[in-house]
Amino acid sequence: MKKIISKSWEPEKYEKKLYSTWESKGYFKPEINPEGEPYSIIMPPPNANGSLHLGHAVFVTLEDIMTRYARMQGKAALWLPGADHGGFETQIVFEKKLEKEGKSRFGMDRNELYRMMWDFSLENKSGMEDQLRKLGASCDWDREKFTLDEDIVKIVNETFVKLYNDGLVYQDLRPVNWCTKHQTSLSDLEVKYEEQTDPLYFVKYQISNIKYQKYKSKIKNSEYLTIATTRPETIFGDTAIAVSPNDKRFAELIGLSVKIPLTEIEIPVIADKMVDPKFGTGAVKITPAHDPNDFEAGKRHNLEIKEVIDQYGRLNEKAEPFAGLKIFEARRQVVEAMKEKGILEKVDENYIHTVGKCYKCGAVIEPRVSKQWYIAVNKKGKKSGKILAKDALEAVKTGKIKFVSEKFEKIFYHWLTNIRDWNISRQIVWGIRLPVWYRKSNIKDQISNVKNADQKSQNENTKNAISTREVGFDSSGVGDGEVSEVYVGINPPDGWIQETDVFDAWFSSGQWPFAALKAQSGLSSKVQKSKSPESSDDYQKFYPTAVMETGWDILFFWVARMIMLGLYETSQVPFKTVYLHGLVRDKDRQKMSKSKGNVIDPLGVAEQYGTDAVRLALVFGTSAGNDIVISEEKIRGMRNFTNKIWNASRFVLINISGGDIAAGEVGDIRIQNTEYSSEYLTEADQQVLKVHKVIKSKVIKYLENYQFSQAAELLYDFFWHDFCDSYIEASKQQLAPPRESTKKDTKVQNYKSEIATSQTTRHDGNNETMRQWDNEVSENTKKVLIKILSETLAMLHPFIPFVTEAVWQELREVYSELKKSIMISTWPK
RNA sequence: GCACCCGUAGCUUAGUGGUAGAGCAUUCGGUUUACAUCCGAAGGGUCGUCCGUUCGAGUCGGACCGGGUGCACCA
Repeated sequence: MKKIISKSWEPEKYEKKLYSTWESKGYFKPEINPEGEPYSIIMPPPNANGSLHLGHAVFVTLEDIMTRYARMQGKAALWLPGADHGGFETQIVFEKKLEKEGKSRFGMDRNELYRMMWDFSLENKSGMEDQLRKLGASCDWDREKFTLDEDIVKIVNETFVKLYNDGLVYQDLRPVNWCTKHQTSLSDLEVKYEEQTDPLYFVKYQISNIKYQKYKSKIKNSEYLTIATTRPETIFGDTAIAVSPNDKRFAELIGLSVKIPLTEIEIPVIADKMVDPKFGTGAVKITPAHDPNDFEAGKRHNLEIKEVIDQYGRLNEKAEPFAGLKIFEARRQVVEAMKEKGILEKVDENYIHTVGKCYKCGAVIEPRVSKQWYIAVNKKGKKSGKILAKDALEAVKTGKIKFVSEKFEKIFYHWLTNIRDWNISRQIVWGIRLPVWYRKSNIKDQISNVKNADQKSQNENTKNAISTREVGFDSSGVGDGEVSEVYVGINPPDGWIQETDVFDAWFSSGQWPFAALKAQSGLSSKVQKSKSPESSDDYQKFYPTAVMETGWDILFFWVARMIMLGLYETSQVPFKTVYLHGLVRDKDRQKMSKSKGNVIDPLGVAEQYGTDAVRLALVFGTSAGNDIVISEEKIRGMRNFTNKIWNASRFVLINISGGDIAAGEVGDIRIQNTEYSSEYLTEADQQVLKVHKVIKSKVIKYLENYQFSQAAELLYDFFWHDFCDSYIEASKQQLAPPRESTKKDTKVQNYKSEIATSQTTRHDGNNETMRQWDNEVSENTKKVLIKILSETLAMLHPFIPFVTEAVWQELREVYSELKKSIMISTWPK
């Protein structure tokens, strides 16, 4: 009986079924190769706050290729899936969702809000798991972890406590990047600087000391000292005017005082090296509470930190009569008032400078002095002797960690050598609360303070505030309530109250490789995973992991932190290789964004063209570190290839089954002759075998070097052109049964005698010999077809798992020697 | 300002010392017999410019031109 399969590849009929078979048979588990060398990849846990986009599809494809390849090489391959709570990002998504539903977070307490976000995240998490399955991810679901799992949280807290006891965690009052929309501090990485044009105001400060007469003789119009500023609304917070110590123009003024316009408060004129005499007027106002440089200058000169802008980005009572106004409106009104009083000397409307903005909402970052928790990255641990940044740098320099592509090593060095301490506390609800505790008696007052502030903002219908600092420190920053007793540890003394700030989510995901594995091992947790008892020594077995594969855009956010925290906690590198992929762009090289309307939904196109087509489109023509250009046309092209595979297989199936070969006998097909010099192998046979052999070694070389695109393109080209266009075409003649020459068969017979002529020693014109030769050629052709097809399918499997498995299963029905799944078959050598 | 990357066919891009490759697009031809989600063929590149190293350079070095990115920052 001839085996005939449908005329085209219909992914929707197979994908789901195949995936659940793989999963239920345990093929995703490293235990499928119990004796194999351990190989592990920890999945970058997607934020559980939405659905997967093409960027996720990229990591799924690449990591799945690596995992499937390792597995087929007989390694105990573990790809450990996970999800991240996403901290700040998730809270933003959730806030938007609330807004859409016409709800407000006000009136909700912290616990209620947290619970809602928990449900929201779990729902998204389970949706994303389904999507990962749809994309063919061969990860071990029994080992899945979430960054808020009890055992993970415990590990994260323990690391914090260890850092604290080692002197590498500290709390400090200093200017932070404050987003007035989201009401939280941000790390330096979360601030994006943008160039913009703003007016530069030249403001006159009246010189109040009598000695100015002397000065007057030198400069015209000298009752005033003029400064240049972009932020006139902060003058209420001025505590000095600074000039350069080397600037002769102002030498006489140092030590005198000037009056702040509008308030008439006197402030000193000081000399500080930070001032560039060539900029503006050579004199600058110092506002320590609202500018990081001024804060430093203030420290040098013991100046008061006078805060005039609150957490909501409004002027406070110190700026009467402008109190309550938002920064922009305040600036407008202050400038008006200055104009009226004639103290605005001039305005340069075309001043270009860079402004820090919240990377998420684009709101201008307001530097505010606030108490936050920091990790010291350049300091030596007093117990461990470790230095976070330096040790990380060393690991890369000594080659313990390699980057693909290498160019990232330079970028990594540059960043790490300039790194500053990391602010890890966030004033949001969604995250892991710091294991920091305060004694109750000290914070009562503060609780009421903050409640009042919240009440106020609620009344004024301020949309974007979630104040979470119910305890610990009030949100006004400066003048934070004195908390005399602080305890950092997992188990607090009785009656103490926990800090409400939560960790920057990168602090927990920065521990992900060892945390996710240790949590499996139960090394740090009472919670033993009953699901996978065989994994009790996962950390021992799989750490350090083989590869960390992720996007280069989170090299600093995540990869650098994993290296630092991994080395700190485990004294080993968390991974030996870092493979960084690029950003996904459309065919015009544009970033994909909803507003541009050029977003391709990976699940949508997978539905339409098949998952395999999408995966292949994501590796074809791409390389590590470079952007990934994809278009629907490209996906369509790859769909054509999967269909080509299906149809070539259809041809092979039709020809190796049925006819004069019974299905049972096909099981014996084996290519014995490795040198391809059999007397019954035609030139076409030998040619394709020869090329195929070269392809096999090249593909291995490419995969070992993370050149996935190279491997895929080589296989694509070989399969389509060498195998289909050349060999299958030739095989049509070779498979034809020997028969009398007819008009119809002239072509075939001519071809045959052509081949036969090339095998002159075997061809003596005798019909019997000819028939014998024909049979042998035909038999060998079938063997060659099966060998080439099955081995090429195996090599293509990591890239396009579904169509290769579907065909494999069909092939198995006529050629029973194949392993029961291509997934667990042996890599062709 | 400091640093990094890129410039190859109309478009998107592989290729890192040995006679320029692919996909898409274009043009022409074919195709009842695995596949029109197909087959065959063609056109199209002085590999940004210049100089150098080398028997030999898209590939290594230098300068320049053009495009992009990261980090830091001046009121």
